[in-house]
Amino acid sequence: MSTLGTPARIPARYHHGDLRAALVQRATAVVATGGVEALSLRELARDLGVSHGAPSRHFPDRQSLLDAVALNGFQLLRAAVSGARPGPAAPSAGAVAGPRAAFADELAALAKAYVWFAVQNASLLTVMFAAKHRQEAPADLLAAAEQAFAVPLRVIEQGQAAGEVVALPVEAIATAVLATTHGFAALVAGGLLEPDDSGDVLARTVALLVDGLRPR
Amino acid sequence: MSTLGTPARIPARYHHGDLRAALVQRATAVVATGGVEALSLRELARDLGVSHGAPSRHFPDRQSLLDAVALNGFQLLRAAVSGARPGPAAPSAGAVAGPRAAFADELAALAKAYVWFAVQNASLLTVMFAAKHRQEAPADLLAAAEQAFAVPLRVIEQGQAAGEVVALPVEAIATAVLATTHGFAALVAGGLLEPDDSGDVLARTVALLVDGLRPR
DNA sequence: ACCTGAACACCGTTCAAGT
DNA sequence: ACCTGAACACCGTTCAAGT
Repeated sequence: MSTLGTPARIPARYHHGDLRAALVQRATAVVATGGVEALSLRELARDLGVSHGAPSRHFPDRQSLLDAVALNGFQLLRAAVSGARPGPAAPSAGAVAGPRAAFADELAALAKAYVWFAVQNASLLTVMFAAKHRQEAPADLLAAAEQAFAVPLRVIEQGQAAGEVVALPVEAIATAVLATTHGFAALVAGGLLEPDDSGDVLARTVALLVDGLRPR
Repeated sequence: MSTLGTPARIPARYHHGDLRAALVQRATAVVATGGVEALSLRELARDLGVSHGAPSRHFPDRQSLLDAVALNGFQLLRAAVSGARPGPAAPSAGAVAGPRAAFADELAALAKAYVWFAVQNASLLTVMFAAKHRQEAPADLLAAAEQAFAVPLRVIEQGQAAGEVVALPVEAIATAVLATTHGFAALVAGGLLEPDDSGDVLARTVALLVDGLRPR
Protein backbone atom coordinates (compact mmCIF):
# COMPACT_ATOMS: atom_id res chain seq x y z
CA MET A 1 0.00 0.00 0.00
CA SER A 2 2.63 2.45 1.04
CA THR A 3 5.41 3.82 -1.08
CA LEU A 4 8.95 2.64 -0.52
CA GLY A 5 9.49 3.98 2.98
CA THR A 6 8.89 7.57 2.02
CA PRO A 7 7.97 9.17 5.37
CA ALA A 8 4.88 11.32 5.19
CA ARG A 9 5.57 12.75 8.64
CA ILE A 10 8.72 14.73 7.88
CA PRO A 11 8.35 16.33 4.49
CA ALA A 12 11.28 18.41 3.36
CA ARG A 13 10.59 22.05 4.19
CA TYR A 14 12.32 23.82 1.37
CA HIS A 15 12.35 27.33 2.73
CA HIS A 16 12.47 27.18 6.47
CA GLY A 17 13.31 24.46 8.95
CA ASP A 18 10.55 25.07 11.44
CA LEU A 19 8.76 28.30 10.71
CA ARG A 20 6.08 27.74 13.31
CA ALA A 21 8.49 27.46 16.24
CA ALA A 22 10.56 30.33 14.91
CA LEU A 23 7.47 32.54 14.73
CA VAL A 24 6.45 31.75 18.31
CA GLN A 25 9.93 32.25 19.68
CA ARG A 26 10.53 35.52 17.91
CA ALA A 27 7.04 36.82 18.62
CA THR A 28 7.49 36.06 22.31
CA ALA A 29 10.68 38.09 22.34
CA VAL A 30 9.09 40.98 20.48
CA VAL A 31 6.08 41.04 22.81
CA ALA A 32 8.25 40.78 25.92
CA THR A 33 10.27 43.74 24.69
CA GLY A 34 7.77 46.12 23.15
CA GLY A 35 4.32 44.81 23.98
CA VAL A 36 1.49 43.62 21.75
CA GLU A 37 1.48 46.80 19.73
CA ALA A 38 5.03 46.11 18.55
CA LEU A 39 4.11 42.78 17.00
CA SER A 40 3.76 42.94 13.21
CA LEU A 41 3.27 39.76 11.21
CA ARG A 42 4.89 41.32 8.16
CA GLU A 43 7.93 42.49 10.09
CA LEU A 44 8.21 39.05 11.68
CA ALA A 45 8.14 37.41 8.26
CA ARG A 46 10.77 39.85 7.02
CA ASP A 47 13.08 39.09 9.94
CA LEU A 48 12.74 35.35 9.37
CA GLY A 49 13.34 35.67 5.66
CA VAL A 50 9.97 34.44 4.44
CA SER A 51 7.23 36.13 2.48
CA HIS A 52 4.58 38.07 4.37
CA GLY A 53 1.95 35.48 3.53
CA ALA A 54 3.89 32.55 4.96
CA PRO A 55 2.84 32.87 8.63
CA SER A 56 -0.81 32.35 7.70
CA ARG A 57 -0.05 28.67 6.96
CA HIS A 58 0.71 28.17 10.66
CA PHE A 59 -1.45 30.84 12.25
CA PRO A 60 -4.69 31.84 10.51
CA ASP A 61 -4.59 35.29 12.08
CA ARG A 62 -2.65 37.52 14.42
CA GLN A 63 -4.62 36.50 17.49
CA SER A 64 -3.82 32.81 17.09
CA LEU A 65 -0.13 33.68 17.07
CA LEU A 66 -0.70 35.71 20.22
CA ASP A 67 -2.42 32.68 21.74
CA ALA A 68 0.68 30.61 20.99
CA VAL A 69 2.83 33.32 22.55
CA ALA A 70 0.63 33.27 25.65
CA LEU A 71 0.84 29.50 25.86
CA ASN A 72 4.60 29.73 25.65
CA GLY A 73 4.52 32.40 28.36
CA PHE A 74 2.54 30.23 30.78
CA GLN A 75 5.03 27.41 30.25
CA LEU A 76 7.88 29.79 31.01
CA LEU A 77 6.03 31.05 34.09
CA ARG A 78 5.46 27.55 35.34
CA ALA A 79 9.13 26.72 34.95
CA ALA A 80 10.03 29.91 36.79
CA VAL A 81 7.88 29.24 39.83
CA SER A 82 8.45 25.48 39.90
CA GLY A 83 12.15 25.99 40.54
CA ALA A 84 11.56 28.42 43.40
CA ARG A 85 13.04 27.33 46.70
CA PRO A 86 13.90 29.38 49.79
CA GLY A 87 17.42 30.62 49.13
CA PRO A 88 20.13 29.28 51.47
CA ALA A 89 21.39 32.84 51.78
CA ALA A 90 17.99 34.11 52.81
CA PRO A 91 18.63 35.03 56.48
CA SER A 92 21.22 37.66 57.21
CA ALA A 93 23.61 35.47 59.23
CA GLY A 94 24.17 31.73 59.58
CA ALA A 95 21.87 28.75 59.15
CA VAL A 96 19.23 29.63 61.67
CA ALA A 97 16.44 27.84 59.81
CA GLY A 98 14.38 25.14 61.47
CA PRO A 99 14.43 21.46 60.56
CA ARG A 100 12.64 22.22 57.29
CA ALA A 101 11.95 25.47 55.51
CA ALA A 102 9.00 27.20 57.16
CA PHE A 103 5.83 27.96 55.20
CA ALA A 104 6.48 31.68 55.26
CA ASP A 105 9.87 31.17 53.63
CA GLU A 106 8.48 28.86 50.96
CA LEU A 107 5.75 31.37 50.21
CA ALA A 108 8.20 34.25 50.05
CA ALA A 109 10.42 32.34 47.63
CA LEU A 110 7.45 31.51 45.42
CA ALA A 111 6.24 35.10 45.44
CA LYS A 112 9.71 36.35 44.64
CA ALA A 113 10.01 34.05 41.63
CA TYR A 114 6.58 35.10 40.36
CA VAL A 115 7.22 38.81 40.81
CA TRP A 116 10.63 38.48 39.19
CA PHE A 117 9.12 36.80 36.15
CA ALA A 118 6.29 39.32 35.99
CA VAL A 119 8.60 42.31 36.16
CA GLN A 120 11.02 40.90 33.60
CA ASN A 121 8.16 39.97 31.25
CA ALA A 122 5.49 42.53 32.04
CA SER A 123 4.20 42.89 28.50
CA LEU A 124 4.23 39.14 28.00
CA LEU A 125 2.16 38.68 31.15
CA THR A 126 -0.38 41.17 29.84
CA VAL A 127 -0.68 39.15 26.64
CA MET A 128 -1.00 35.94 28.64
CA PHE A 129 -3.87 37.26 30.74
CA ALA A 130 -5.59 38.90 27.80
CA ALA A 131 -5.38 35.69 25.77
CA LYS A 132 -6.68 33.56 28.62
CA HIS A 133 -9.53 36.00 29.16
CA ARG A 134 -10.77 35.66 25.57
CA GLN A 135 -14.01 33.78 25.07
CA GLU A 136 -12.60 31.43 22.42
CA ALA A 137 -9.38 30.75 24.31
CA PRO A 138 -8.01 27.36 23.17
CA ALA A 139 -8.01 24.45 25.62
CA ASP A 140 -4.25 23.99 25.71
CA LEU A 141 -3.84 27.60 26.73
CA LEU A 142 -6.29 27.22 29.61
CA ALA A 143 -4.56 24.02 30.68
CA ALA A 144 -1.13 25.64 30.69
CA ALA A 145 -2.48 28.49 32.82
CA GLU A 146 -3.99 26.02 35.28
CA GLN A 147 -0.70 24.17 35.60
CA ALA A 148 1.24 27.34 36.27
CA PHE A 149 -1.15 28.49 38.97
CA ALA A 150 -1.36 25.06 40.56
CA VAL A 151 2.18 25.33 41.87
CA PRO A 152 1.36 27.40 45.00
CA LEU A 153 -1.45 24.99 45.93
CA ARG A 154 1.07 22.34 46.98
CA VAL A 155 3.02 24.79 49.10
CA ILE A 156 -0.16 25.83 50.90
CA GLU A 157 -1.21 22.22 51.49
CA GLN A 158 2.20 21.41 52.95
CA GLY A 159 1.87 24.45 55.18
CA GLN A 160 -1.50 23.21 56.40
CA ALA A 161 -0.14 19.70 56.99
CA ALA A 162 2.64 21.22 59.09
CA GLY A 163 0.07 23.18 61.09
CA GLU A 164 1.47 26.50 59.96
CA VAL A 165 -1.54 27.57 57.93
CA VAL A 166 -5.14 27.99 59.02
CA ALA A 167 -7.35 25.04 58.11
CA LEU A 168 -9.58 26.79 55.59
CA PRO A 169 -10.23 25.47 52.05
CA VAL A 170 -7.02 25.59 50.02
CA GLU A 171 -8.77 27.55 47.27
CA ALA A 172 -9.61 30.37 49.67
CA ILE A 173 -6.02 30.67 50.82
CA ALA A 174 -4.68 30.30 47.30
CA THR A 175 -6.92 33.15 46.19
CA ALA A 176 -5.46 35.45 48.82
CA VAL A 177 -1.90 34.35 48.06
CA LEU A 178 -2.29 34.69 44.30
CA ALA A 179 -4.09 38.01 44.56
CA THR A 180 -1.38 39.52 46.75
CA THR A 181 1.47 38.13 44.67
CA HIS A 182 0.02 38.93 41.28
CA GLY A 183 -1.16 42.31 42.52
CA PHE A 184 2.29 43.18 43.81
CA ALA A 185 3.78 42.24 40.45
CA ALA A 186 1.15 44.22 38.58
CA LEU A 187 1.78 47.29 40.74
CA VAL A 188 5.51 47.09 40.05
CA ALA A 189 4.96 46.48 36.35
CA GLY A 190 2.49 49.36 36.27
CA GLY A 191 4.91 51.76 37.92
CA LEU A 192 2.88 52.17 41.12
CA LEU A 193 5.66 50.53 43.12
CA GLU A 194 9.42 50.82 42.84
CA PRO A 195 11.12 47.81 41.20
CA ASP A 196 12.16 46.40 44.61
CA ASP A 197 15.41 44.80 43.50
CA SER A 198 16.31 43.71 47.00
CA GLY A 199 12.98 41.94 47.47
CA ASP A 200 12.60 43.44 50.94
CA VAL A 201 9.35 45.23 50.14
CA LEU A 202 7.86 42.03 48.76
CA ALA A 203 9.10 40.05 51.78
CA ARG A 204 7.43 42.50 54.15
CA THR A 205 4.22 42.36 52.12
CA VAL A 206 4.17 38.56 52.27
CA ALA A 207 4.88 38.75 56.00
CA LEU A 208 1.89 41.06 56.43
CA LEU A 209 -0.30 38.57 54.60
CA VAL A 210 0.94 35.70 56.75
CA ASP A 211 0.65 37.56 60.06
CA GLY A 212 -2.34 39.76 59.27
CA LEU A 213 -2.94 43.47 59.58
CA ARG A 214 -4.20 43.42 63.16
CA PRO A 215 -2.09 44.69 66.04
CA ARG A 216 -0.06 42.07 67.88
CA MET B 1 -5.20 97.19 25.61
CA SER B 2 -7.90 94.66 24.94
CA THR B 3 -10.41 94.68 22.14
CA LEU B 4 -14.02 95.53 22.82
CA GLY B 5 -14.86 92.59 25.05
CA THR B 6 -14.24 90.06 22.31
CA PRO B 7 -13.34 86.95 24.30
CA ALA B 8 -10.23 85.27 22.99
CA ARG B 9 -10.93 82.24 25.18
CA ILE B 10 -14.03 80.95 23.40
CA PRO B 11 -13.49 81.20 19.65
CA ALA B 12 -16.35 79.98 17.48
CA ARG B 13 -15.66 76.36 16.50
CA TYR B 14 -17.30 76.10 13.13
CA HIS B 15 -17.38 72.33 12.74
CA HIS B 16 -17.65 70.78 16.13
CA GLY B 17 -18.57 72.08 19.54
CA ASP B 18 -15.85 70.44 21.56
CA LEU B 19 -14.02 67.86 19.51
CA ARG B 20 -11.38 67.23 22.14
CA ALA B 21 -13.83 66.24 24.87
CA ALA B 22 -15.88 64.23 22.39
CA LEU B 23 -12.78 62.30 21.33
CA VAL B 24 -11.80 61.46 24.90
CA GLN B 25 -15.31 60.43 25.88
CA ARG B 26 -15.88 58.24 22.84
CA ALA B 27 -12.38 56.75 22.98
CA THR B 28 -12.89 55.85 26.65
CA ALA B 29 -16.08 54.01 25.76
CA VAL B 30 -14.45 52.20 22.84
CA VAL B 31 -11.47 51.12 24.96
CA ALA B 32 -13.69 50.02 27.85
CA THR B 33 -15.68 47.90 25.44
CA GLY B 34 -13.16 46.38 23.07
CA GLY B 35 -9.72 47.21 24.41
CA VAL B 36 -6.87 49.24 22.96
CA GLU B 37 -6.81 47.26 19.76
CA ALA B 38 -10.34 48.39 18.94
CA LEU B 39 -9.42 52.07 19.00
CA SER B 40 -9.02 53.56 15.52
CA LEU B 41 -8.52 57.29 15.09
CA ARG B 42 -10.07 57.19 11.65
CA GLU B 43 -13.14 55.32 12.85
CA LEU B 44 -13.44 57.75 15.75
CA ALA B 45 -13.33 60.70 13.37
CA ARG B 46 -15.94 59.04 11.16
CA ASP B 47 -18.29 58.48 14.09
CA LEU B 48 -17.93 62.08 15.21
CA GLY B 49 -18.49 63.42 11.71
CA VAL B 50 -15.11 65.05 11.17
CA SER B 51 -12.32 64.35 8.73
CA HIS B 52 -9.72 61.77 9.64
CA GLY B 53 -7.09 64.47 10.05
CA ALA B 54 -9.06 66.51 12.54
CA PRO B 55 -8.05 64.63 15.74
CA SER B 56 -4.39 65.48 15.19
CA ARG B 57 -5.15 69.10 16.10
CA HIS B 58 -5.98 67.97 19.65
CA PHE B 59 -3.83 64.86 19.96
CA PRO B 60 -0.56 64.71 18.00
CA ASP B 61 -0.67 60.92 17.92
CA ARG B 62 -2.63 57.90 19.04
CA GLN B 63 -0.71 57.49 22.28
CA SER B 64 -1.51 60.99 23.51
CA LEU B 65 -5.20 60.23 23.05
CA LEU B 66 -4.68 57.03 25.03
CA ASP B 67 -3.00 59.11 27.73
CA ALA B 68 -6.07 61.30 27.91
CA VAL B 69 -8.25 58.19 28.12
CA ALA B 70 -6.08 56.89 30.95
CA LEU B 71 -6.31 60.22 32.78
CA ASN B 72 -10.07 60.09 32.44
CA GLY B 73 -10.00 56.52 33.75
CA PHE B 74 -8.05 57.43 36.88
CA GLN B 75 -10.54 60.20 37.59
CA LEU B 76 -13.40 57.73 37.20
CA LEU B 77 -11.58 55.26 39.46
CA ARG B 78 -11.03 57.88 42.12
CA ALA B 79 -14.70 58.79 42.09
CA ALA B 80 -15.62 55.11 42.35
CA VAL B 81 -13.49 54.42 45.41
CA SER B 82 -14.09 57.77 47.09
CA GLY B 83 -17.78 57.04 47.41
CA ALA B 84 -17.23 53.61 48.95
CA ARG B 85 -18.76 53.17 52.39
CA PRO B 86 -19.65 49.99 54.25
CA GLY B 87 -23.15 49.16 53.06
CA PRO B 88 -25.90 49.33 55.70
CA ALA B 89 -27.16 46.04 54.33
CA ALA B 90 -23.82 44.37 54.72
CA PRO B 91 -24.58 41.89 57.55
CA SER B 92 -27.20 39.26 56.93
CA ALA B 93 -29.67 40.46 59.57
CA GLY B 94 -30.21 43.66 61.54
CA ALA B 95 -27.93 46.50 62.55
CA VAL B 96 -25.34 44.60 64.52
CA ALA B 97 -22.52 47.01 63.72
CA GLY B 98 -20.52 48.67 66.47
CA PRO B 99 -20.57 52.39 67.30
CA ARG B 100 -18.59 53.11 64.14
CA ALA B 101 -17.77 51.00 61.12
CA ALA B 102 -14.83 48.75 61.90
CA PHE B 103 -11.63 48.91 59.86
CA ALA B 104 -12.26 45.52 58.29
CA ASP B 105 -15.63 46.70 57.00
CA GLU B 106 -14.21 49.94 55.62
CA LEU B 107 -11.47 48.01 53.90
CA ALA B 108 -13.91 45.47 52.46
CA ALA B 109 -16.10 48.26 51.08
CA LEU B 110 -13.12 49.95 49.49
CA ALA B 111 -11.89 46.70 47.96
CA LYS B 112 -15.37 45.93 46.66
CA ALA B 113 -15.62 49.31 44.94
CA TYR B 114 -12.19 48.89 43.38
CA VAL B 115 -12.83 45.36 42.16
CA TRP B 116 -16.21 46.37 40.81
CA PHE B 117 -14.69 49.18 38.81
CA ALA B 118 -11.84 46.98 37.61
CA VAL B 119 -14.15 44.22 36.43
CA GLN B 120 -16.54 46.61 34.72
CA ASN B 121 -13.66 48.45 33.05
CA ALA B 122 -10.99 45.80 32.67
CA SER B 123 -9.67 47.01 29.32
CA LEU B 124 -9.70 50.59 30.50
CA LEU B 125 -7.67 49.64 33.56
CA THR B 126 -5.10 47.96 31.33
CA VAL B 127 -4.77 51.15 29.31
CA MET B 128 -4.49 53.18 32.53
CA PHE B 129 -1.62 51.08 33.87
CA ALA B 130 0.13 50.87 30.53
CA ALA B 131 -0.07 54.64 30.09
CA LYS B 132 1.20 55.33 33.59
CA HIS B 133 4.04 52.89 33.06
CA ARG B 134 5.32 54.74 29.99
CA GLN B 135 8.55 56.66 30.36
CA GLU B 136 7.18 59.91 28.97
CA ALA B 137 3.93 59.73 30.93
CA PRO B 138 2.56 63.27 31.36
CA ALA B 139 2.53 64.82 34.83
CA ASP B 140 -1.24 65.23 35.07
CA LEU B 141 -1.65 61.51 34.43
CA LEU B 142 0.76 60.62 37.23
CA ALA B 143 -0.98 63.06 39.55
CA ALA B 144 -4.39 61.58 38.83
CA ALA B 145 -3.06 58.10 39.53
CA GLU B 146 -1.58 59.26 42.83
CA GLN B 147 -4.88 60.80 43.88
CA ALA B 148 -6.83 57.65 43.09
CA PHE B 149 -4.45 55.43 45.05
CA ALA B 150 -4.26 57.84 47.97
CA VAL B 151 -7.83 57.05 48.99
CA PRO B 152 -7.03 53.84 50.94
CA LEU B 153 -4.26 55.60 52.86
CA ARG B 154 -6.80 57.54 54.92
CA VAL B 155 -8.77 54.41 55.75
CA ILE B 156 -5.60 52.70 56.97
CA GLU B 157 -4.57 55.69 59.07
CA GLN B 158 -7.99 55.78 60.69
CA GLY B 159 -7.67 52.08 61.42
CA GLN B 160 -4.33 52.67 63.08
CA ALA B 161 -5.71 55.58 65.11
CA ALA B 162 -8.51 53.32 66.32
CA GLY B 163 -5.96 50.68 67.32
CA GLU B 164 -7.32 48.16 64.85
CA VAL B 165 -4.29 48.08 62.57
CA VAL B 166 -0.70 47.22 63.41
CA ALA B 167 1.52 50.28 63.88
CA LEU B 168 3.78 49.78 60.88
CA PRO B 169 4.46 52.49 58.28
CA VAL B 170 1.28 53.29 56.36
CA GLU B 171 3.05 52.69 53.06
CA ALA B 172 3.89 49.11 54.00
CA ILE B 173 0.29 48.35 54.88
CA ALA B 174 -1.01 50.21 51.86
CA THR B 175 1.23 48.12 49.63
CA ALA B 176 -0.24 44.90 51.00
CA VAL B 177 -3.79 46.23 50.74
CA LEU B 178 -3.34 47.55 47.21
CA ALA B 179 -1.56 44.43 46.03
CA THR B 180 -4.29 42.15 47.32
CA THR B 181 -7.12 44.30 46.02
CA HIS B 182 -5.63 45.04 42.63
CA GLY B 183 -4.45 41.45 42.30
CA PHE B 184 -7.92 40.13 43.05
CA ALA B 185 -9.37 42.42 40.43
CA ALA B 186 -6.71 41.42 37.90
CA LEU B 187 -7.37 37.74 38.51
CA VAL B 188 -11.09 38.21 37.96
CA ALA B 189 -10.50 40.36 34.89
CA GLY B 190 -8.04 37.77 33.59
CA GLY B 191 -10.47 34.91 34.03
CA LEU B 192 -8.47 33.17 36.76
CA LEU B 193 -11.26 33.80 39.24
CA GLU B 194 -15.02 33.64 38.81
CA PRO B 195 -16.71 37.08 38.60
CA ASP B 196 -17.79 36.88 42.29
CA ASP B 197 -21.04 38.80 41.95
CA SER B 198 -21.96 38.29 45.58
CA GLY B 199 -18.66 39.67 46.81
CA ASP B 200 -18.29 36.82 49.28
CA VAL B 201 -15.03 35.54 47.82
CA LEU B 202 -13.54 39.01 47.97
CA ALA B 203 -14.82 39.51 51.52
CA ARG B 204 -13.16 36.27 52.63
CA THR B 205 -9.93 37.27 50.89
CA VAL B 206 -9.89 40.63 52.66
CA ALA B 207 -10.63 38.86 55.94
CA LEU B 208 -7.64 36.56 55.35
CA LEU B 209 -5.44 39.60 54.83
CA VAL B 210 -6.72 41.27 57.98
CA ASP B 211 -6.46 38.16 60.17
CA GLY B 212 -3.46 36.51 58.52
CA LEU B 213 -2.86 33.02 57.19
CA ARG B 214 -1.63 31.53 60.48
CA PRO B 215 -3.81 29.14 62.50
CA ARG B 216 -5.85 30.70 65.29
C1' DA C 1 -7.79 78.61 15.61
C1' DC C 2 -9.71 74.72 13.56
C1' DC C 3 -10.70 71.58 9.99
C1' DT C 4 -10.33 69.31 5.08
C1' DG C 5 -8.48 66.15 1.77
C1' DA C 6 -4.71 64.22 -0.75
C1' DA C 7 -0.49 61.63 -0.09
C1' DC C 8 2.70 58.31 2.02
C1' DA C 9 4.23 54.26 4.17
C1' DC C 10 2.67 50.94 6.66
C1' DC C 11 -0.69 47.07 8.26
C1' DG C 12 -3.63 42.05 8.34
C1' DT C 13 -5.92 38.95 5.41
C1' DT C 14 -7.03 36.41 1.22
C1' DC C 15 -5.98 33.57 -2.62
C1' DA C 16 -4.40 31.88 -7.12
C1' DA C 17 -0.15 30.17 -8.42
C1' DG C 18 4.13 27.96 -7.91
C1' DT C 19 7.58 23.90 -5.95
C1' DA D 1 2.53 20.30 2.50
C1' DC D 2 4.51 24.65 2.35
C1' DC D 3 5.58 29.03 0.48
C1' DT D 4 5.30 33.20 -2.97
C1' DG D 5 3.49 37.47 -4.62
C1' DA D 6 -0.24 40.33 -6.11
C1' DA D 7 -4.49 42.39 -4.48
C1' DC D 8 -7.74 44.48 -1.19
C1' DA D 9 -9.32 47.21 2.46
C1' DC D 10 -7.83 49.13 6.15
C1' DC D 11 -4.46 51.94 9.31
C1' DG D 12 -1.56 56.42 11.62
C1' DT D 13 0.78 60.47 10.36
C1' DT D 14 1.93 64.57 7.68
C1' DC D 15 0.93 68.80 5.42
C1' DA D 16 -0.59 72.27 2.06
C1' DA D 17 -4.84 74.40 1.55
C1' DG D 18 -9.16 76.21 2.87
C1' DT D 19 -12.63 79.06 6.33
